[in-house]
Amino acid sequence: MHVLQSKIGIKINAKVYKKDPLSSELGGKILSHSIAFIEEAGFEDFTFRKLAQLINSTEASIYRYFENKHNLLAYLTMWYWSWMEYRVFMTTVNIDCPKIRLRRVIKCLTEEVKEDNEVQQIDEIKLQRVVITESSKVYISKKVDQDNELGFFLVYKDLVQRVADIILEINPKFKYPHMMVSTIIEGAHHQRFFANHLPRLTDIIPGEDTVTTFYTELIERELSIEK
Amino acid sequence: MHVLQSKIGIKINAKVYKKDPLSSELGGKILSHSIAFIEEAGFEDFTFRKLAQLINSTEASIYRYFENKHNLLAYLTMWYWSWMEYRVFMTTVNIDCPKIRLRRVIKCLTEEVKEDNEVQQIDEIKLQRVVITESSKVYISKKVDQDNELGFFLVYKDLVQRVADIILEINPKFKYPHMMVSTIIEGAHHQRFFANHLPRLTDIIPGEDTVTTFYTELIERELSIEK
DNA sequence: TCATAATGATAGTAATACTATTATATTTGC
DNA sequence: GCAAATATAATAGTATTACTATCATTATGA
Repeated sequence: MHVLQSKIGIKINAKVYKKDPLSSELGGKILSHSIAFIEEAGFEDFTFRKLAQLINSTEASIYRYFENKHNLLAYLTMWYWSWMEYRVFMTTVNIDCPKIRLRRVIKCLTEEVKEDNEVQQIDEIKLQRVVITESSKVYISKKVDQDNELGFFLVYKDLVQRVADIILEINPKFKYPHMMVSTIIEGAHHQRFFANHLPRLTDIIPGEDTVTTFYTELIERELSIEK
Repeated sequence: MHVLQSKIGIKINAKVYKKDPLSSELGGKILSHSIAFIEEAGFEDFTFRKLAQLINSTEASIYRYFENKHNLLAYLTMWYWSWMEYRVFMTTVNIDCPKIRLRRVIKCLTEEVKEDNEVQQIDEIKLQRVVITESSKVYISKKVDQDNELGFFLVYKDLVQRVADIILEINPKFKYPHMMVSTIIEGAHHQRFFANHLPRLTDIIPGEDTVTTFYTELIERELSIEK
């Protein structure tokens, strides 16, 4: 019997999978090896056939878990954001001052992941790299509206809302809280990607966490928060 | 003989095509119909075979102009940024005050395109929609480094540099001019995409140009520019 | 232990992303 | 105005992808 559920409350919309990958050994292998494969070779070169060979299984077996590779990537992305929401929750619990809460949340959302301990099947460090480079392929697709109706982006939208609420607590008149948050989240991913491949588009100094610093300063200035 | 070159100086790196599509009628059809097709059906569903049927030509003929559909999209993106650089140049020429120049440039880079008159083959309004939804697929790919070496992103990087220079003129001590610019350019695209598909991630008010307003205020506050 | 579910093995299909070859127009240079 | 060069069309073919289907085998568990 396999009990591979997450210790904490990571919630994945059941419509993204055909069979819960965390409910079996094969499912677990699908997750861990797909993360490793996509991180290494990119989503384009990732196929269910190659993954099957890698884990000594078959294409047909993988198709029993996920309808297609798009949905598998959607699953991984959902898992990541759900995990992020938990981390955001943990880092702000019992903190009364919204300014401190905001600062902690921005840090959480923009910095590089360094832990890896939630679930055995999922290497969060690699997963973040996958999310940074590949997750936009989940929503920038002709399937967006369809996937959105199925609830694939609920966790993400809830997370943005949660941060927007902190912003509104600090400045209830601020008109663009959601734009601000999605700009920061997506921007942080882009900047990390640029740092690796198109450095002229960024100002990242190796050794420093320029991304977190930049976005923290940006939002604090926008909301007129003094240091 | 076909003279379809742009009236103004749009410069496309020759490595992106096998034969210049602006040098022949077929090339022109490839451009105009691929823009229309991608805008309508998305880059995923776009194939050279379908395009060939649409323009009563053949797959093989299209392959004489572009190595693959990736490079065709790279071409379109390059064209767009080259055109943008020209517009940015035009909107700032003879303006001495860098604050006014910056404001005009941000408007230019974030607002919706409403003209369409540069080159007959290219509908700039549709092209912008293509760039908004599809252009990230050019650089968020395993080919980035290779394409970067070939110079596919030079125009874009130069444009970012040009705006970064204005920022540095206003505030020479500002540490993150490139991050700021790329965050705004990419952010504006994302926000327009979200407005259409995932409105909970944005605060766009129909009828107003919230995107331009938001990013203009953001950068002016960041650089402490008073209204 | 019998039934049920999960996985493996194998095969097959339509579409994609090309490449190659040959035939037929069309331009252009003289 | 004609030959040579060039561009395009027509057709065919290949390897890979993204699936679907069927049936055999192996666990699991009530």
